[in-house]
Amino acid sequence: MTNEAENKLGTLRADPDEQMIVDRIYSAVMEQKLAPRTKLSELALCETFGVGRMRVRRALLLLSSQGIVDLQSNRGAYVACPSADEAREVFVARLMIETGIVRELASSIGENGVKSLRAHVEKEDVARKSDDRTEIIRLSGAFHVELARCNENSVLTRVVRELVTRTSLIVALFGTNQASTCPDDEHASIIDAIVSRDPQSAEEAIRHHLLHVQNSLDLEQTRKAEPDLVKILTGRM
Amino acid sequence: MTNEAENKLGTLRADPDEQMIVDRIYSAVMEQKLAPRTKLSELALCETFGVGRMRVRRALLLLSSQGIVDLQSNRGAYVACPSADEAREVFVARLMIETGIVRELASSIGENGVKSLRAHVEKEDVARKSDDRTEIIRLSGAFHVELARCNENSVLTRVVRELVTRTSLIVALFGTNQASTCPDDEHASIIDAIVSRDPQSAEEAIRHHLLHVQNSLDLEQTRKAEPDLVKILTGRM
DNA sequence: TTGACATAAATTGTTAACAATGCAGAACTT
DNA sequence: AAGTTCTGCATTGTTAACAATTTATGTCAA
Repeated sequence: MTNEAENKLGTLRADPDEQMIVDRIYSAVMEQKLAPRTKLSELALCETFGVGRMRVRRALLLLSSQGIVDLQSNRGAYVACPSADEAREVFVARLMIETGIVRELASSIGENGVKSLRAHVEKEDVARKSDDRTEIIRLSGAFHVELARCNENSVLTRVVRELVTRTSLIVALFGTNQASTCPDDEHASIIDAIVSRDPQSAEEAIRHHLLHVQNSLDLEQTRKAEPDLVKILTGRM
Repeated sequence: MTNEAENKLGTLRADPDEQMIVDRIYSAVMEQKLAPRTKLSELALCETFGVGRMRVRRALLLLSSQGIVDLQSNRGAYVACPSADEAREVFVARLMIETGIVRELASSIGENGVKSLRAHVEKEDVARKSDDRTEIIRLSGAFHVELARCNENSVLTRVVRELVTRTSLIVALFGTNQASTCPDDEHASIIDAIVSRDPQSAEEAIRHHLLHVQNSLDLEQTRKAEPDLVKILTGRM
């Protein structure tokens, strides 16, 4: 029901195969199963998904247009590797857009919206108790997409989904050992602020949350990378 | 300088041909030279741009992923035709994002930013005096992209560009005879509010402006369309 | 061993032919 | 004349072969 309009631009036009490839790669990035710089060779993807090369190339083009994949001419497709500057841009954009979203929700969210958000946090709790790391990561990001979805605005939802996915890449690259996932209670706090119809505190809650995530990163230093690794290895020999 | 980072995701990966096709169609839509529902046949595009079918199809796929083009299976590509609901979504998103942008600009815009915005409005004046309708339309939309660009955030700029372009389609579909272009002085007012470092009034200025544009539309009634025309014609015979 | 160079393999980019689908017009029926 | 079916044409979708580029391998000289 809710995602009916949302899918209009996202899925209606594309063959199931193609959308499936895009979604799978999207999900894998969100769950941090696909690390930045991972090579996505056409042949491998063809075999994995059992489709022709054309479909794979179309999917990769779509992913590249969203900044998830980096298409290098004659060299192939790689999972994108955002720079520190790009990372900052993504966070600025998320702050701006998501504060707007929760402010709006504080005055307009309905029964169903609250219910789905609560259910989502519940799922996060379950995953956390089961120590299902992959699921925790996935749900942490998905929560923000869910917030956008509650606004019933497919445009905003799509933008947020893209930004959240890119954030996964950013966390994978710049995340420090600790705190790579959202602290649980913060999501609940955001919902509480929304249901109490207080735009100001809802905005504060998500701002605090996003800054918290950003501060758990190390955007100043060099990012986790193989280039350095290569240098280290060659330096050793 | 400013658009160096901006182009990273936009152009770096693509061949000049491909980007050229996308840009040209993008511009044509922005200038309202390409009406919604216009068929974009592959052959015609191949001949127009002097490229192979592959490039054309890739360009169309990219355009469709941005909601500018509607790809219909086995039927071809058409300039998108947003529904009234989509139109409302676009305006909600623009209100949210652009108010955030000008608020930010009110506290952070630099010399160069102000200069480029003033220059832009100047260009609008020139075009208006020359009665260059196409240029007026183009610059009216481009102003909002320029605002985003002043934030030096390629992510936001890209989102705004997409939304502005879709707005062109919306205006073409739902615009009433009068006032299809932004009133000149409103752009200047926005700049004034920004340079006076007043986030609140800057936000008010752009909100007023966007609502003004939206109110000049007729989102309730049926949109301008050919389906009706077809019925009329068949009814006559 | 290291480096440069040449060759071979693998991967990506492009093209062109073919298949499938949709569309328009003609012929036919009522 | 209106509606229907059928046929041919035009357009899009797909596949496979080919071309171009990069990457890996191996050889040789220093």
